[in-house]
Amino acid sequence: MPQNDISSQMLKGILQGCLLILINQRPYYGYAISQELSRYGFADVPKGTIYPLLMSMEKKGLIIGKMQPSKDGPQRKYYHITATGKQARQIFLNKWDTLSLNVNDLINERRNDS
Amino acid sequence: MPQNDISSQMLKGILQGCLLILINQRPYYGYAISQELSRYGFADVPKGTIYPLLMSMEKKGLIIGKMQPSKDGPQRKYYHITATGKQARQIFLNKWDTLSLNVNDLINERRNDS
DNA sequence: AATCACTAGTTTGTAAAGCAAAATAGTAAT
DNA sequence: ATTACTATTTTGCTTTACAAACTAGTGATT
Repeated sequence: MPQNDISSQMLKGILQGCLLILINQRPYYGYAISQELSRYGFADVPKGTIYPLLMSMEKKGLIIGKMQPSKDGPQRKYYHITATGKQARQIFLNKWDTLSLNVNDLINERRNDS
Repeated sequence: MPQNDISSQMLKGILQGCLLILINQRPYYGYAISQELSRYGFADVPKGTIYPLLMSMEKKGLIIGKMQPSKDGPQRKYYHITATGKQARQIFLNKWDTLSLNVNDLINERRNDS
């Protein structure tokens, strides 16, 4: 399967892709991610979604979490990106380009249908 | 919840949105949809995904299927869009605009992170 | 000291979705 | 007859979404 096919995994993977973009920039912990995401229109991604997703990403070896104490509250689990995670991030970027181009094509070729 | 928030429903709903775009143009049957989608990079969306999705869209009242005989093989179930479906299509178009803008922002503001 | 508000993460349980695969069925060519 | 292509439905397994409950730390208010 070519890297740039749009699979349903892709459709589901946009959130994971966005997390990889964020964590690639610098280590993030879950709570901060949900705040950062809301700045990009992902309003209130539930923690019941984001924490299990981070755990599954760690299980896949894309990120690694490290507990660190905080003076402002309980410990924070900072996630760092791995080499595998960097690869996955690049694949996501390519797939996102393809997806958005193709969806826009599909839409634009039917612009005048009401 | 504001219409233009990106929800996880949105992430899952891209395929449904694309089906609404197609069926809004003219009636389609499942098999033809999967062929049309492959022209837009949605390579081989499995029939185990597409047929149940069409059925759930009919259940939601977005489309209506009508069986019609074919000279080239078994009957085809042509799906027609409903008024509710047209509304859902418009909502999808708005949400897609928001999603792609926000994801592109998130990516572009971190362009230089390797 | 007790409560509240905010931060922070894990776990649990249910519902829904994704999808491979099998079952059914029609046409047409070999 | 068999194969090949078209076409839809159904079954069963796995994964995902996520609300809700639970644990736990800090700091301010009562």
